[in-house]
Amino acid sequence: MGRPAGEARLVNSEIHGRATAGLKRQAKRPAQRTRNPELTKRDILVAAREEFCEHGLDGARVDRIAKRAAANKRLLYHYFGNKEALYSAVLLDAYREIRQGELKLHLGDLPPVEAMRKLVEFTFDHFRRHPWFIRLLSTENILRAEYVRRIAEIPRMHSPIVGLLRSVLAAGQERGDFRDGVDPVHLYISIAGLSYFFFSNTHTLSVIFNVALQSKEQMSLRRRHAVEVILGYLRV
Amino acid sequence: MGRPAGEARLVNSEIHGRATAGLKRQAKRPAQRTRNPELTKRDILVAAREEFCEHGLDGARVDRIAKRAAANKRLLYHYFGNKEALYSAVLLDAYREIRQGELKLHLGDLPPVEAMRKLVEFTFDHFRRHPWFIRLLSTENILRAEYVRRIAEIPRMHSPIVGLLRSVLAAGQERGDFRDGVDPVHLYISIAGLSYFFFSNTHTLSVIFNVALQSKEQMSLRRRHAVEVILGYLRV
DNA sequence: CCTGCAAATAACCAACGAGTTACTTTGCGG
DNA sequence: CCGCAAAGTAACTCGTTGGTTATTTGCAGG
Repeated sequence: MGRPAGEARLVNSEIHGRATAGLKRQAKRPAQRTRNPELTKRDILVAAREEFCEHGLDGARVDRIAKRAAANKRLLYHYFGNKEALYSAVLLDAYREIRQGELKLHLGDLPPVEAMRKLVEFTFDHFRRHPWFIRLLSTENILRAEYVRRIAEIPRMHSPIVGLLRSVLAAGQERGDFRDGVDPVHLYISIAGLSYFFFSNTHTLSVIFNVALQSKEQMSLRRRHAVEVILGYLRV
Repeated sequence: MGRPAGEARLVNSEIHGRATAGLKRQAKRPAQRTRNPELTKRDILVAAREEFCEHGLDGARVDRIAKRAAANKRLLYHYFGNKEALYSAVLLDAYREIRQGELKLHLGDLPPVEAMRKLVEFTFDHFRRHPWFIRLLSTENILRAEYVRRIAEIPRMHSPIVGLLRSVLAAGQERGDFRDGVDPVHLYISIAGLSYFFFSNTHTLSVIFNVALQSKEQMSLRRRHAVEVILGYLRV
């Protein structure tokens, strides 16, 4: 595929390995950064997230992750075991971070219509702010959720949003603002899908429609549209 | 990653290469299938589609494609040049096939509300019938549409659906059935997104919500819901 | 019937990339 | 201040994997 890799080794031995000419396994140590296991581990995880989001599981290169993290490849194996385990760690960490953000929402005090509007806008903004999460989800779905399914914690981390949604929906129906017979899970899938598809497929959609969907105008147009679709659907 | 490959060679030389023991480059020809360049090319393209949809660009294996197509790897390079060019050919062919299906829709005679319902249902059914297309789009979007952008034909293949949508929308507004000020491109993105997200992310969503979204019941529930959302939004 | 080109094939190869080996160096508890 | 476990490093290995080389074979047209 012509992607460069394995340069680091050559360059390094060029710089540091001069005396090693005929010798084998003689580690001449250059200045190494002061020890900090927690930070190193974090650096590797962050670098791995970037790499997996950009290239998917198979496209990601372990050497590149190590380089991005400015850490040695061996440490990566030391802390995470192997590439797949590292990918799993990235997934778990990603879900944790995303759920964290969702918890900050409290819609209890708002009137139902406003709460619903805020929820749709929050979902849109959330995806816009975390484009890497969309890429990670796409990757994982191409893999048929093979890894999320194996991570015991993730199924237990139900999104708090569905619960929120259910109560907002009930309040709105009570007051006669919202229609009856709405399945909260499918409503959530719709709210998410309306924004997700826009972001996940921006690139192909922009080419097909010949519109720059990444532009500020299209972004705010989309945001407004998503709110209108959901509120238009829900109103009696 | 522990995925098997390169077996074909071993097996073949086991079966056919008996006499080749010490010899080099002695092509003993086994019964080769009667010549049929067009069919062979087609077989390779179909096999490549399957492989790319299942594993993405980087995950796909050229040897596996050749094996699936029951063709020699060299032919694959003969007809398509290299892996990336083959991927591009798959993309182009996929768009052609998908557009073909869309052309069969003629909604002109139906009243606008019914036409719109049919359009939403068609989109849903279309995605359900062509799950490989969703996977291919996901892959291509992770690659930031790098390849579709380079294929000159694809930007020219605007979906006929947006045109259809525009006229149905106009007719509905004329009759007072639909609201005004609807952007047809964003409406299309919504119609597509409502179904696409459901299919593209079935696997992770099923795990998170602990529901079997692939089941018949959930499928028809989703289909009905998508129609209701769009018609609910459009009605005045 | 022969001849030359395209279709088809098996064996080969170099690069790549995940994972290892074999060390050196810190820094902390005793 | 010592020893030792953990942090860190460079260099190596070997199966995989795109891509090639060297051939043979079928068949259309002279």
